[in-house]
Amino acid sequence: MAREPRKPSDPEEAAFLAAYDPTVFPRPSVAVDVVLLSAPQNHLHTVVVRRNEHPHRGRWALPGGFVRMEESLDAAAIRVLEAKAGLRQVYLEQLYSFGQPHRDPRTRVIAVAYYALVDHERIRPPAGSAEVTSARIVVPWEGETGGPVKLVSATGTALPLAFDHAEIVGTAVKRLRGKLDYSPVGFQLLGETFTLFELQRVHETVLGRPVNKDSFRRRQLASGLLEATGEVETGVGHRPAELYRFRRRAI
Amino acid sequence: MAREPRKPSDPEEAAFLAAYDPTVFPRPSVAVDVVLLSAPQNHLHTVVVRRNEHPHRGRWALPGGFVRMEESLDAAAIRVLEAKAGLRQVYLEQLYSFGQPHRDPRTRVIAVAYYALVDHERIRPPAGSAEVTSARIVVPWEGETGGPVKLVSATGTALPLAFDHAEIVGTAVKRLRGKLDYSPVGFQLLGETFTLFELQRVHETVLGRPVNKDSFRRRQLASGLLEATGEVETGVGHRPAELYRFRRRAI
DNA sequence: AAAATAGTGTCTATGAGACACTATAGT
DNA sequence: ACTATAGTGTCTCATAGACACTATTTT
Repeated sequence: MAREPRKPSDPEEAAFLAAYDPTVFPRPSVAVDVVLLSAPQNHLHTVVVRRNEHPHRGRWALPGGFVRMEESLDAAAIRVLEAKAGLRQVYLEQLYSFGQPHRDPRTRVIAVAYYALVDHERIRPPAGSAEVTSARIVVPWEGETGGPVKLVSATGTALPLAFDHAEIVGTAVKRLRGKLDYSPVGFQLLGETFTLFELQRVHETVLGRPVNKDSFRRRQLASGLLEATGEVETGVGHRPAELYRFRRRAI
Repeated sequence: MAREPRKPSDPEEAAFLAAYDPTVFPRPSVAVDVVLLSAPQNHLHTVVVRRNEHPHRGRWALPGGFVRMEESLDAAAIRVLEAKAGLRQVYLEQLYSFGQPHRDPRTRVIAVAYYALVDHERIRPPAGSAEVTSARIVVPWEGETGGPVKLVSATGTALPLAFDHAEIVGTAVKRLRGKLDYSPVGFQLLGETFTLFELQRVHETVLGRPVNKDSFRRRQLASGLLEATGEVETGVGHRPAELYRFRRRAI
């Protein structure tokens, strides 16, 4: 998707570009915010950062940052992920852009939201600096209704979200629920190998409802996307399940 | 989705906001571009405007405009639709944001793209001013592969697109193809009443492939979203089909 | 042995596709 | 009468859900 700047071969156009003054109209700020989703223990989680500055001091915000002038939107999201969660090489997709005029009280900020999926074990908040945590998402709607969600800490206390970030996380959950039906993204929330039941639990966690075990197994095995490792899980008090990995290609 | 600016009740926060200087960091421009799709005569069309200014003078661009400081993204898209195509009350949805650093050679412009669906008959380009036309879209890929498309005029000549707009139109077609399978949006491309076969032709036009007549009829009639008008079409050289309208609710 | 989940095989209900047949307009 | 499409009825095939049954581990 890299796009080179077009070289003006026409001298008239070159003169036009040289005379163009980009400062005559007021411009909004543009930020990226990343909804970093993981699915530990049958709950959807997202990473949030406690705000130590105004506005919304004390509330929790999505990892984010302003887009730099020589940086693509995707690159900005990747930079934020690395800085706030120590992550590279994760599933990342643009979600939606949020641009209500006063969503940020400081100035006009348009947020291009992304969502990322990752095995919960891989999240490594950076030492020191900001207070970063992974919080459980409570989805107060079913299916793909949409709307804001709530965040709850490990101890069960509510974590109030800053700005319109509850709406952004809700949009991410809605998108992921829709995507799960026709796209193989569930395994992005798991480690390298996993059992079919673990994959099923991830789907149930995302969708917020039970899924039929028999047809789930059949569909997954018939998809051709799973590869048996020959290994089985260990240490479980029942017949061990076979471990699978996802075939790397065409994702 | 309207969001009131948060009133800072904390005096310390109020002081912070008053001291905040929004001009210290360079900011990109933010524009909205609208892919206005219609489906006359078994072809997807989109509205484009001939550029009379540099850059890309002589090429064709999507209707667009810069987002104003006190205007939401949706409001900007609605304003553009009214100004360039004389349209109000059309199906409109945010598509994707495009932000490669040099996609516009003048300065950094981030485009929040929208797509709109409308009955082709309703498009009314404004008199005078810009050269506005509705051009046929040639999709050089199948299914939801994605990628840039080409535009062709009524006389069959290619209309070269400015900036990354071929990619944006391609993204709109891809999105619409995906949406058509699980969401009742096809009727947005038709007039108030229509026959089942007209609706089927719209689906085939969007999807770029034939659809099964029998199961299409069954699905549409079983969906409960269609309402028979009791009227039939006239002036056709065969048994006239019944006219339906879409039930207004839950869209 | 008991408990618990893995995994197989089979029956049924549902929806898509295919096809035959009838209905009704214009020419 | 002929042509073209509308609309109905029925058969088949693929897939989801349900359920019975066997397999294999820890306790």
